[in-house]
Amino acid sequence: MSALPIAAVERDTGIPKDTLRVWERRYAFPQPVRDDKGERLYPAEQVEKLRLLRRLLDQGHRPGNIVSASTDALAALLEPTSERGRTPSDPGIAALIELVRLHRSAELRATLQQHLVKLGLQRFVAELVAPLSRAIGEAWLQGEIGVAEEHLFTEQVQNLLRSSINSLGPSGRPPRVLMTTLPGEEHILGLLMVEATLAPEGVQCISLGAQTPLADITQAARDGRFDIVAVSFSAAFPARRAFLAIEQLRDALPESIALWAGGAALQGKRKRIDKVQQIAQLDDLLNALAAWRKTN
Amino acid sequence: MSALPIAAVERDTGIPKDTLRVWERRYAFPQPVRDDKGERLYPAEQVEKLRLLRRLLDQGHRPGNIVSASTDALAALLEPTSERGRTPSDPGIAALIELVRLHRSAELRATLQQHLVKLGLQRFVAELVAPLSRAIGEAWLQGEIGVAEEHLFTEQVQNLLRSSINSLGPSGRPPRVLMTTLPGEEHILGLLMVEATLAPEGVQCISLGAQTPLADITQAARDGRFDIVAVSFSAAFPARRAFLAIEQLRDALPESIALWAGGAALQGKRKRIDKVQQIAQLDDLLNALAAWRKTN
DNA sequence: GCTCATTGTTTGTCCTGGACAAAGTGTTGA
DNA sequence: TCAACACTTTGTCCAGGACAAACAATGAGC
Repeated sequence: MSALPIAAVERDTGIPKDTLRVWERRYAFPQPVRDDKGERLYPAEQVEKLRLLRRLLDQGHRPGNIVSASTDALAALLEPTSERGRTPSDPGIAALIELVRLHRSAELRATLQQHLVKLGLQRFVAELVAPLSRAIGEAWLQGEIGVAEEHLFTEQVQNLLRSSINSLGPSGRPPRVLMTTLPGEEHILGLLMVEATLAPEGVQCISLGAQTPLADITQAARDGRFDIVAVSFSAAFPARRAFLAIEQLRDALPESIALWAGGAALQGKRKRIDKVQQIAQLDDLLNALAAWRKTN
Repeated sequence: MSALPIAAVERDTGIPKDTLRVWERRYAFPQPVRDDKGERLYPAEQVEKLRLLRRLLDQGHRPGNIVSASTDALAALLEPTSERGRTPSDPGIAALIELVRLHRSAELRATLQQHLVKLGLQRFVAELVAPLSRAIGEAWLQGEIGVAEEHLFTEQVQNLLRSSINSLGPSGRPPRVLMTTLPGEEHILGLLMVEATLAPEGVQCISLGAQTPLADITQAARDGRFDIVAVSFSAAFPARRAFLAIEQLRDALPESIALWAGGAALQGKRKRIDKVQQIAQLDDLLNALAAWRKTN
């Protein structure tokens, strides 16, 4: 079986090199082989267990309790939560997840399209895409679906949303909104959901996609005379870093440009930041928009 | 002015922490301030210079010669190449770059759309998007446009391509192609160009988007009964890592599934890999497709 | 019983300084 | 002009120590 060097393990599992080494020192796991240069080589099974560990950490477990446990014990930890925390989801959503799981991309696309036509863009996002994304995220945590399935889902939804938004055509009304995610956040579904909610209201949305450095955001916001900068954070993004980055961005932006921030990473944290509009749910977006239009 | 900790600099510049420290040791640059814990804090000007350095490294310069040079000297290094290597580009392309530079997103979108309708999807990609992407990449290296502008461009093109591909509707003919990029490669325009070229030929393209781990690709390729796995590499991806990863992927895939690899990172490198179809240009794609259909 | 402040433990990230192979450069000989 | 060789540069890895922030446990007061 193949074994990976430490840099590859970092890329594959998302666990930083420093952390991998310190776990080895403290918990005696992982225990990579060494090559002739004395460098770590992680066997495939250990990488697999590391991925499992990362899922458990995202669920709120702590390293000290789980890193040195056996793979079987870890697998057992996944089950109980899956019964306790399982959202009794809509049958429509369960059916869609099943399509994702089975790689039935053609049917998935058709079914989503159907819902889109039936509900209209805004309700499609609020009532279907949002809960479905959450459910997919949970299913990934539970190990019920893999990375490939999650990617497949994201791509299909992205295609639909982008097509719909694109077909709305350009708008001339204010506000002008600049949308992006910050460095380290690569998930853009949240951004697209925001755009799909705002664009039908005649808002001019310009997206920069994922991971724009702070300096470039502020520069672009000034140059493009934007009224609002909107950033989004997925559940995978550490809340602490999110608040830090938002504060930095707020400081760097001129006061005249509003900053809107939302996404799962900020949910449930009571912390508020001065002069930042926090968006807890998609509904808040339309309220915030109405408020902006009233005062401008 | 604000100063960034080492992790933020790594994210913003793409230069690994280890490299930042070793440059400081060897070339006396950067020279970050220390906070009260003794940790590095990089002033904004130094981060700016680091970004400039990265552009120069991508152009082929070597650290020893440039890291300790003054910012002015570095800026001077950019100019000469810009005259020497400047592609005498199509006036249409130059006009589009200008729109990107000026953030005229509405006009950019309209102009692209115009070209798309005029040329048709496949020629639009081959004759406009491909050279334009190259030109944008070069303009970024020269510092003529920033990260935000590049992102803006990518988003607009993505919207158009995804809409067009989406409107083609599903196809039932073989081959089935699984497309993605490997971990570390986040640019997906190349992938979309491939899809836009193949889809009109009735090929069933399923994209997983960016950065799918190797294990998940092979798993998905088997589960979905794909005939071909296609991966793409941007110019920013180090060629060496690309070849390494391709070999690994080839080994992990069953022989019955073909592997196609292409993109700027592989251009000009004579190296060939056994049992891998290398795609140098978009034209090759259609040849490779014809060849596949002939023998299957 | 519950809330809030305080103390102790866990954990990720940063530090220094050393090592080494792979990639790049220059030189020599055919 | 090309190939083989030695020399230099450069990124990445290693060990082992340190520390603050996040978290858990404890106790006091109501």
